Amino acid sequence: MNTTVQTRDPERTRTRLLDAAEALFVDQGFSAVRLSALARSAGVTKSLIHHHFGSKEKLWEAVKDRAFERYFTAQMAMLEEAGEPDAALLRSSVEAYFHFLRDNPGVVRLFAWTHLEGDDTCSELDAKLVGAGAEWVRQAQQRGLLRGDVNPTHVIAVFVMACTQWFEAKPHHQQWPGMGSDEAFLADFLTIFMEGVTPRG
Amino acid sequence: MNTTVQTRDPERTRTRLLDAAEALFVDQGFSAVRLSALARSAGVTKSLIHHHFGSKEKLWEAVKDRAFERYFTAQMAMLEEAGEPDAALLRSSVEAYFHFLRDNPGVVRLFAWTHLEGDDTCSELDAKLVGAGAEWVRQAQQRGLLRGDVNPTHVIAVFVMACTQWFEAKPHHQQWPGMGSDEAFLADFLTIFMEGVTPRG
DNA sequence: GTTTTAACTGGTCGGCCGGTCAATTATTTG
DNA sequence: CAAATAATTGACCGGCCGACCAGTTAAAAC
Repeated sequence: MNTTVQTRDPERTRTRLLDAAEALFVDQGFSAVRLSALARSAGVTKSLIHHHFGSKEKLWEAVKDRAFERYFTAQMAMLEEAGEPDAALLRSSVEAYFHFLRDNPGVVRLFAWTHLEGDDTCSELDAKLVGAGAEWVRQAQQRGLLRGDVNPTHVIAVFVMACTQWFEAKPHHQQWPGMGSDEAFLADFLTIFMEGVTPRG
Repeated sequence: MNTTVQTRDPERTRTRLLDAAEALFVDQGFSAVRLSALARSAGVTKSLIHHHFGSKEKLWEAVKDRAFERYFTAQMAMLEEAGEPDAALLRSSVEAYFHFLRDNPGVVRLFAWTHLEGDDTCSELDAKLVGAGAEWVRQAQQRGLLRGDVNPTHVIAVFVMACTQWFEAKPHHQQWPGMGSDEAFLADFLTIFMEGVTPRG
């Protein structure tokens, strides 16, 4: 147990830097962030950034790695909690995904910056999630609980993309005439989506 | 007709600058673009950028204005070509929108950078399009051609967001396991979407 | 043809950017 | 305890960034 007041705490410094950097990168993107501003925001000197991370680029990688790791872990946990595939569970999975993004706006923006930069290293993590989700849909299709004439990966893609885009450009979309709240949009999306993936009775 | 070889052509210079700037901004976003690189790419001196546009910021605005104007005009033309609202026309509108984005990848990225920057000036243009589209959906609902228990604006939003996100992060999504081509995804999306917005027979 | 306008050039500038380094000192190692 | 390690500091650097400006000249206005 470490109860002594430390005058030096490299782990804490690293975390403070990662936290401050994530906030700035989420807000402004990689190239608009100035290391001087980051140092000020994190309450450390600029040299410490290079001491702990080597360069601005490597810091950016570290921030992305940590954030996407968190995302991946949370999603995997949600997937493993899910039980037998059926339509009701698909609905609640979409709801859970939507609410996760609502509660983690940073990761949505981080994904967006990353994609625009052409960095698709995170697709490897995503591939596992999407693969597992698609397999889940496939099982439901074979049991006749979801319509079988659509690519399971596309089923996942449709709701992931709709949710992602909703939060990625939320300030923009909310100025559209007639646009409702988060929950109102989710409800209508679910109405359309679930009706679309359910087999005709 | 102007057939003389001009040693000066301000209009042409402006256009060359706007074209080159759009290409760079689309690719790298605002802050990563260097005016020196732009000048080189456009084949003009750096001073001319300031002469014609005043500052990097104002040039960025000019690029966005021109691109969004083109987008707006093209979309308005598509809307006005549309005839009486019904389900078949909604389907072909979604197809047309999807193919427009496929053929204009630049505008998708420009929208994305713009939204991430928190600039929502383009929502004013968008508002007209969305308003017209939603009104169109509302009419179809009243005639019983589309299900009436969903917000018309949300119907527009769902397909716009799905199409936008598909192209915005295309290199990323295409690495997902089982993901199909543009057309395969569009077909499955339409299957789900149209089934979802069509009233139960 | 003369004047006015403005397109265009080359040189320059202050500032800040990411990055480096030597020196200091708290912590760990042995 | 001494020695090695590494966290931290502040001063510093070359380079480039966006911007500016005085001067030149083609084109437009009259």
